[in-house]
Amino acid sequence: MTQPSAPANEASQEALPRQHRHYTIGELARMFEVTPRTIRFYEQEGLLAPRREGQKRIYREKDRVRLKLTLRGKRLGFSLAEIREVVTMYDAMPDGNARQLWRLLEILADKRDNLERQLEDIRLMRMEIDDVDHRAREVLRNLGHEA
Amino acid sequence: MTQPSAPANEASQEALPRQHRHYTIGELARMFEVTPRTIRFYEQEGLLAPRREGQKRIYREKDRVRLKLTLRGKRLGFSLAEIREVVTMYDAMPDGNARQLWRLLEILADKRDNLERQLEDIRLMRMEIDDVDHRAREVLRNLGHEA
DNA sequence: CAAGCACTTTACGTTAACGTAAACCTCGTC
DNA sequence: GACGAGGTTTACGTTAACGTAAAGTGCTTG
Repeated sequence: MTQPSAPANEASQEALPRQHRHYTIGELARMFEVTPRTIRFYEQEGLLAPRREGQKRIYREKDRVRLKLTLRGKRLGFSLAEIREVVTMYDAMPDGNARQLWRLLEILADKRDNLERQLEDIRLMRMEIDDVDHRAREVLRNLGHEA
Repeated sequence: MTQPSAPANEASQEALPRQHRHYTIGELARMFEVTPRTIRFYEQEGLLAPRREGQKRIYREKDRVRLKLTLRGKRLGFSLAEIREVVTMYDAMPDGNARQLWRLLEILADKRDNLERQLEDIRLMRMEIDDVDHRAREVLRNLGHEA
Protein backbone atom coordinates (compact mmCIF):
# COMPACT_ATOMS: atom_id res chain seq x y z
CA MET A 1 0.00 0.00 0.00
CA THR A 2 1.93 2.99 -1.20
CA GLN A 3 0.54 6.18 0.13
CA PRO A 4 -0.21 8.56 -2.69
CA SER A 5 2.29 11.20 -1.67
CA ALA A 6 0.53 14.51 -1.35
CA PRO A 7 1.70 17.05 -3.93
CA ALA A 8 4.10 19.31 -2.12
CA ASN A 9 2.37 22.52 -3.00
CA GLU A 10 -1.01 21.35 -1.98
CA ALA A 11 0.11 20.14 1.41
CA SER A 12 2.38 23.01 2.21
CA GLN A 13 -0.41 25.49 1.90
CA GLU A 14 -3.45 23.95 3.38
CA ALA A 15 -3.07 25.97 6.57
CA LEU A 16 -2.94 29.29 4.76
CA PRO A 17 -5.97 31.54 4.74
CA ARG A 18 -7.94 31.15 1.54
CA GLN A 19 -7.25 34.61 0.31
CA HIS A 20 -3.52 34.00 0.09
CA ARG A 21 -3.51 30.47 -1.22
CA HIS A 22 -2.43 29.89 -4.73
CA TYR A 23 -2.95 26.95 -7.00
CA THR A 24 -1.29 25.18 -9.86
CA ILE A 25 -3.23 24.40 -12.97
CA GLY A 26 -3.42 20.74 -12.02
CA GLU A 27 -4.92 21.50 -8.63
CA LEU A 28 -7.64 23.64 -10.11
CA ALA A 29 -8.30 21.04 -12.75
CA ARG A 30 -8.88 18.39 -10.11
CA MET A 31 -11.00 20.68 -7.95
CA PHE A 32 -13.44 21.36 -10.74
CA GLU A 33 -13.05 18.11 -12.63
CA VAL A 34 -11.87 19.67 -15.85
CA THR A 35 -8.62 19.19 -17.75
CA PRO A 36 -5.71 21.63 -17.67
CA ARG A 37 -6.33 22.12 -21.35
CA THR A 38 -9.75 23.57 -20.54
CA ILE A 39 -8.27 26.03 -18.08
CA ARG A 40 -5.62 27.16 -20.55
CA PHE A 41 -8.30 27.54 -23.15
CA TYR A 42 -10.32 29.79 -20.89
CA GLU A 43 -7.23 31.91 -20.39
CA GLN A 44 -6.73 32.16 -24.11
CA GLU A 45 -10.34 33.28 -24.39
CA GLY A 46 -9.71 36.05 -21.92
CA LEU A 47 -11.57 34.58 -18.98
CA LEU A 48 -8.57 34.02 -16.76
CA ALA A 49 -5.29 35.85 -16.37
CA PRO A 50 -3.09 34.01 -13.89
CA ARG A 51 0.28 35.37 -12.86
CA ARG A 52 3.42 33.61 -13.93
CA GLU A 53 6.25 32.31 -11.84
CA GLY A 54 8.93 31.69 -14.39
CA GLN A 55 6.97 29.83 -16.96
CA LYS A 56 4.39 28.29 -14.69
CA ARG A 57 0.93 29.64 -14.19
CA ILE A 58 0.03 30.66 -10.68
CA TYR A 59 -3.65 30.93 -9.85
CA ARG A 60 -4.91 32.93 -6.93
CA GLU A 61 -8.20 32.96 -5.12
CA LYS A 62 -9.65 35.45 -7.53
CA ASP A 63 -8.84 33.20 -10.46
CA ARG A 64 -10.41 30.25 -8.73
CA VAL A 65 -13.64 32.17 -8.24
CA ARG A 66 -13.67 33.24 -11.84
CA LEU A 67 -13.24 29.69 -12.98
CA LYS A 68 -16.06 28.61 -10.71
CA LEU A 69 -18.36 31.27 -12.10
CA THR A 70 -17.37 30.39 -15.63
CA LEU A 71 -18.21 26.74 -15.16
CA ARG A 72 -21.50 27.61 -13.54
CA GLY A 73 -22.35 29.81 -16.46
CA LYS A 74 -21.53 26.98 -18.81
CA ARG A 75 -23.81 24.58 -16.98
CA LEU A 76 -26.55 27.11 -17.55
CA GLY A 77 -25.83 27.16 -21.23
CA PHE A 78 -24.07 30.49 -21.57
CA SER A 79 -21.32 30.70 -24.12
CA LEU A 80 -17.80 31.64 -23.13
CA ALA A 81 -18.21 34.87 -25.06
CA GLU A 82 -21.25 35.83 -23.01
CA ILE A 83 -19.54 34.98 -19.78
CA ARG A 84 -16.48 36.94 -20.72
CA GLU A 85 -18.56 39.98 -21.54
CA VAL A 86 -19.89 40.08 -18.02
CA VAL A 87 -16.75 39.30 -16.08
CA THR A 88 -14.54 41.70 -17.97
CA MET A 89 -17.08 44.47 -17.57
CA TYR A 90 -17.31 43.62 -13.93
CA ASP A 91 -13.57 44.10 -13.60
CA ALA A 92 -13.62 47.34 -15.50
CA MET A 93 -16.51 48.60 -13.39
CA PRO A 94 -14.94 50.92 -10.82
CA ASP A 95 -13.51 53.19 -13.49
CA GLY A 96 -15.92 52.39 -16.27
CA ASN A 97 -17.74 55.21 -17.99
CA ALA A 98 -21.49 55.58 -17.82
CA ARG A 99 -22.16 54.04 -21.20
CA GLN A 100 -20.30 50.92 -20.28
CA LEU A 101 -22.16 50.67 -17.02
CA TRP A 102 -25.54 51.03 -18.65
CA ARG A 103 -24.51 48.39 -21.12
CA LEU A 104 -23.61 46.16 -18.20
CA LEU A 105 -27.01 46.66 -16.60
CA GLU A 106 -28.57 45.81 -19.92
CA ILE A 107 -26.66 42.58 -20.14
CA LEU A 108 -27.53 41.67 -16.59
CA ALA A 109 -31.24 42.23 -17.22
CA ASP A 110 -30.89 40.00 -20.22
CA LYS A 111 -29.26 37.23 -18.25
CA ARG A 112 -31.94 37.50 -15.63
CA ASP A 113 -34.65 37.07 -18.23
CA ASN A 114 -32.81 34.08 -19.49
CA LEU A 115 -32.71 32.56 -16.03
CA GLU A 116 -36.41 33.16 -15.49
CA ARG A 117 -37.23 31.34 -18.68
CA GLN A 118 -34.99 28.51 -17.63
CA LEU A 119 -36.81 28.27 -14.32
CA GLU A 120 -40.08 27.90 -16.17
CA ASP A 121 -38.53 25.34 -18.50
CA ILE A 122 -37.31 23.36 -15.54
CA ARG A 123 -40.72 23.45 -13.93
CA LEU A 124 -42.37 22.13 -17.06
CA MET A 125 -39.74 19.54 -17.78
CA ARG A 126 -39.98 18.27 -14.23
CA MET A 127 -43.68 17.69 -14.64
CA GLU A 128 -43.15 15.85 -17.88
CA ILE A 129 -40.43 13.71 -16.39
CA ASP A 130 -42.66 12.86 -13.48
CA ASP A 131 -45.37 11.91 -15.91
CA VAL A 132 -43.14 9.64 -17.95
CA ASP A 133 -41.81 8.16 -14.75
CA HIS A 134 -45.28 7.27 -13.53
CA ARG A 135 -46.23 5.68 -16.81
CA ALA A 136 -43.08 3.61 -16.86
CA ARG A 137 -43.66 2.35 -13.33
CA GLU A 138 -47.21 1.53 -14.23
CA VAL A 139 -46.08 -0.61 -17.13
CA LEU A 140 -43.54 -2.31 -14.91
CA ARG A 141 -46.25 -3.12 -12.34
CA ASN A 142 -48.37 -4.72 -15.00
CA LEU A 143 -45.44 -6.71 -16.30
CA GLY A 144 -45.08 -8.12 -12.80
CA HIS A 145 -48.71 -9.17 -12.54
CA GLU A 146 -48.87 -11.16 -15.74
CA ALA A 147 -46.44 -13.78 -17.07
CA MET B 1 -51.46 48.41 -49.16
CA THR B 2 -51.42 44.83 -50.32
CA GLN B 3 -52.81 42.51 -47.75
CA PRO B 4 -50.34 39.75 -46.98
CA SER B 5 -52.47 36.92 -48.25
CA ALA B 6 -52.81 34.29 -45.58
CA PRO B 7 -51.16 31.00 -46.53
CA ALA B 8 -53.94 28.76 -47.71
CA ASN B 9 -53.14 25.88 -45.46
CA GLU B 10 -52.91 27.96 -42.37
CA ALA B 11 -56.19 29.71 -42.88
CA SER B 12 -58.15 26.75 -44.08
CA GLN B 13 -57.50 24.89 -40.88
CA GLU B 14 -57.70 27.32 -38.08
CA ALA B 15 -61.17 26.12 -37.09
CA LEU B 16 -60.11 22.50 -36.77
CA PRO B 17 -59.60 20.95 -33.34
CA ARG B 18 -55.95 20.93 -32.42
CA GLN B 19 -55.65 17.19 -32.43
CA HIS B 20 -56.46 16.95 -36.12
CA ARG B 21 -54.55 19.95 -37.37
CA HIS B 22 -51.47 19.43 -39.37
CA TYR B 23 -48.63 21.74 -40.19
CA THR B 24 -46.10 22.39 -42.91
CA ILE B 25 -42.47 22.75 -42.07
CA GLY B 26 -42.64 26.47 -42.60
CA GLU B 27 -45.49 26.91 -40.16
CA LEU B 28 -43.71 25.04 -37.45
CA ALA B 29 -40.54 26.98 -38.14
CA ARG B 30 -42.36 30.28 -37.64
CA MET B 31 -44.17 29.05 -34.54
CA PHE B 32 -40.95 28.19 -32.77
CA GLU B 33 -38.70 30.72 -34.43
CA VAL B 34 -36.33 28.21 -35.93
CA THR B 35 -35.44 27.55 -39.55
CA PRO B 36 -36.82 24.69 -41.62
CA ARG B 37 -33.29 23.43 -41.81
CA THR B 38 -33.28 22.92 -38.05
CA ILE B 39 -36.47 20.90 -38.19
CA ARG B 40 -35.17 18.72 -41.00
CA PHE B 41 -32.00 18.22 -39.04
CA TYR B 42 -33.95 17.04 -36.01
CA GLU B 43 -35.71 14.55 -38.21
CA GLN B 44 -32.43 13.32 -39.56
CA GLU B 45 -31.29 12.85 -35.97
CA GLY B 46 -34.32 10.73 -35.24
CA LEU B 47 -36.22 13.21 -33.13
CA LEU B 48 -39.11 13.69 -35.52
CA ALA B 49 -40.79 11.43 -38.02
CA PRO B 50 -43.43 13.36 -39.95
CA ARG B 51 -45.64 11.67 -42.48
CA ARG B 52 -45.25 12.45 -46.13
CA GLU B 53 -47.80 13.65 -48.59
CA GLY B 54 -46.10 13.15 -51.89
CA GLN B 55 -42.75 14.63 -51.19
CA LYS B 56 -43.82 17.15 -48.60
CA ARG B 57 -43.53 16.64 -44.90
CA ILE B 58 -46.75 16.72 -42.94
CA TYR B 59 -46.49 17.40 -39.23
CA ARG B 60 -49.23 16.49 -36.82
CA GLU B 61 -49.94 17.55 -33.29
CA LYS B 62 -47.71 14.88 -31.87
CA ASP B 63 -44.79 16.13 -33.93
CA ARG B 64 -45.39 19.67 -32.80
CA VAL B 65 -45.25 18.60 -29.16
CA ARG B 66 -42.07 16.69 -29.76
CA LEU B 67 -40.47 19.69 -31.34
CA LYS B 68 -41.55 21.83 -28.44
CA LEU B 69 -40.05 19.40 -25.94
CA THR B 70 -36.87 19.16 -27.96
CA LEU B 71 -36.38 22.90 -28.01
CA ARG B 72 -37.09 23.13 -24.31
CA GLY B 73 -34.51 20.48 -23.67
CA LYS B 74 -32.03 22.42 -25.75
CA ARG B 75 -32.63 25.60 -23.78
CA LEU B 76 -31.73 23.58 -20.71
CA GLY B 77 -28.49 22.49 -22.28
CA PHE B 78 -29.32 18.91 -23.17
CA SER B 79 -27.79 17.50 -26.31
CA LEU B 80 -29.95 16.19 -29.11
CA ALA B 81 -28.62 12.72 -28.39
CA GLU B 82 -29.83 12.90 -24.79
CA ILE B 83 -33.19 14.21 -25.82
CA ARG B 84 -33.57 11.51 -28.41
CA GLU B 85 -32.77 8.82 -25.89
CA VAL B 86 -35.70 9.87 -23.75
CA VAL B 87 -38.30 10.51 -26.41
CA THR B 88 -37.63 7.32 -28.34
CA MET B 89 -37.79 5.29 -25.15
CA TYR B 90 -40.98 7.03 -24.26
CA ASP B 91 -42.49 5.93 -27.53
CA ALA B 92 -41.26 2.39 -27.13
CA MET B 93 -42.65 2.28 -23.60
CA PRO B 94 -45.94 0.42 -23.82
CA ASP B 95 -44.31 -2.69 -25.23
CA GLY B 96 -40.82 -2.15 -23.89
CA ASN B 97 -39.20 -4.90 -21.87
CA ALA B 98 -38.31 -4.45 -18.24
CA ARG B 99 -34.65 -3.72 -18.82
CA GLN B 100 -35.52 -0.88 -21.15
CA LEU B 101 -37.96 0.52 -18.66
CA TRP B 102 -35.47 0.43 -15.82
CA ARG B 103 -32.98 2.12 -18.06
CA LEU B 104 -35.57 4.78 -18.77
CA LEU B 105 -36.16 5.37 -15.06
CA GLU B 106 -32.42 5.63 -14.62
CA ILE B 107 -32.19 8.27 -17.30
CA LEU B 108 -35.08 10.20 -15.83
CA ALA B 109 -33.49 10.22 -12.39
CA ASP B 110 -30.37 11.51 -14.02
CA LYS B 111 -32.19 14.33 -15.75
CA ARG B 112 -33.90 15.22 -12.53
CA ASP B 113 -30.56 15.49 -10.75
CA ASN B 114 -29.38 17.66 -13.55
CA LEU B 115 -32.35 19.96 -13.17
CA GLU B 116 -31.85 20.23 -9.42
CA ARG B 117 -28.28 21.31 -9.92
CA GLN B 118 -29.40 23.84 -12.46
CA LEU B 119 -31.89 25.23 -10.00
CA GLU B 120 -29.10 25.74 -7.51
CA ASP B 121 -26.91 27.27 -10.20
CA ILE B 122 -29.66 29.67 -11.10
CA ARG B 123 -30.18 30.65 -7.49
CA LEU B 124 -26.50 31.42 -7.06
CA MET B 125 -26.11 33.20 -10.35
CA ARG B 126 -29.13 35.34 -9.59
CA MET B 127 -27.52 36.48 -6.36
CA GLU B 128 -24.31 37.31 -8.13
CA ILE B 129 -26.10 39.21 -10.84
CA ASP B 130 -28.00 41.17 -8.24
CA ASP B 131 -24.72 41.94 -6.55
CA VAL B 132 -23.05 43.19 -9.70
CA ASP B 133 -26.17 45.15 -10.52
CA HIS B 134 -26.09 46.94 -7.20
CA ARG B 135 -22.44 47.80 -7.52
CA ALA B 136 -22.93 49.15 -11.00
CA ARG B 137 -25.82 51.36 -9.91
CA GLU B 138 -23.75 52.56 -7.01
CA VAL B 139 -20.96 53.64 -9.31
CA LEU B 140 -23.46 55.36 -11.57
CA ARG B 141 -24.90 57.26 -8.62
CA ASN B 142 -21.46 58.50 -7.66
CA LEU B 143 -20.73 59.52 -11.21
CA GLY B 144 -23.81 61.69 -11.06
CA HIS B 145 -22.78 63.45 -7.83
CA GLU B 146 -19.33 64.52 -8.96
CA ALA B 147 -18.29 66.26 -12.14
C1' DC C 1 -47.01 30.47 -69.59
C1' DA C 2 -43.92 32.90 -66.80
C1' DA C 3 -43.19 34.21 -62.22
C1' DG C 4 -43.07 33.44 -57.60
C1' DC C 5 -43.50 30.94 -53.63
C1' DA C 6 -42.91 27.00 -50.56
C1' DC C 7 -41.17 22.89 -50.49
C1' DT C 8 -37.46 19.14 -51.61
C1' DT C 9 -32.47 16.80 -51.66
C1' DT C 10 -27.47 16.92 -51.66
C1' DA C 11 -23.45 18.55 -50.11
C1' DC C 12 -20.02 21.40 -48.50
C1' DG C 13 -18.95 25.24 -44.85
C1' DT C 14 -18.79 27.07 -40.17
C1' DT C 15 -18.40 27.86 -35.16
C1' DA C 16 -17.58 26.76 -30.32
C1' DA C 17 -15.16 24.24 -27.13
C1' DC C 18 -12.25 21.71 -26.33
C1' DG C 19 -9.11 16.78 -27.30
C1' DT C 20 -4.85 14.95 -28.59
C1' DA C 21 -0.21 14.54 -29.87
C1' DA C 22 4.58 16.00 -30.14
C1' DA C 23 8.47 18.10 -28.27
C1' DC C 24 10.32 20.57 -24.73
C1' DC C 25 11.67 22.32 -19.66
C1' DT C 26 12.38 21.57 -14.52
C1' DC C 27 12.06 19.79 -10.55
C1' DG C 28 12.76 16.10 -6.59
C1' DT C 29 14.53 11.50 -5.88
C1' DC C 30 16.32 6.90 -6.37
C1' DG D 1 22.26 10.99 -14.14
C1' DA D 2 18.22 8.79 -15.49
C1' DC D 3 13.51 9.08 -14.62
C1' DG D 4 8.89 10.21 -13.52
C1' DA D 5 5.50 13.69 -12.47
C1' DG D 6 4.31 17.81 -13.13
C1' DG D 7 4.40 21.86 -16.03
C1' DT D 8 4.95 24.51 -20.99
C1' DT D 9 3.97 25.76 -26.26
C1' DT D 10 2.40 24.74 -30.91
C1' DA D 11 -0.58 22.86 -33.88
C1' DC D 12 -3.70 19.94 -35.99
C1' DG D 13 -8.17 17.01 -35.11
C1' DT D 14 -12.89 16.39 -33.64
C1' DT D 15 -17.85 16.84 -32.51
C1' DA D 16 -22.39 18.97 -32.35
C1' DA D 17 -25.62 21.69 -34.43
C1' DC D 18 -26.74 23.75 -37.59
C1' DG D 19 -25.92 27.59 -42.03
C1' DT D 20 -25.70 28.18 -46.80
C1' DA D 21 -25.76 27.39 -51.58
C1' DA D 22 -27.25 24.95 -55.71
C1' DA D 23 -30.51 22.70 -58.32
C1' DG D 24 -34.89 20.70 -58.83
C1' DT D 25 -40.38 19.89 -57.99
C1' DG D 26 -45.14 21.51 -57.78
C1' DC D 27 -48.88 24.90 -57.15
C1' DT D 28 -51.46 29.15 -58.19
C1' DT D 29 -51.79 33.53 -59.80
C1' DG D 30 -51.47 37.59 -62.85
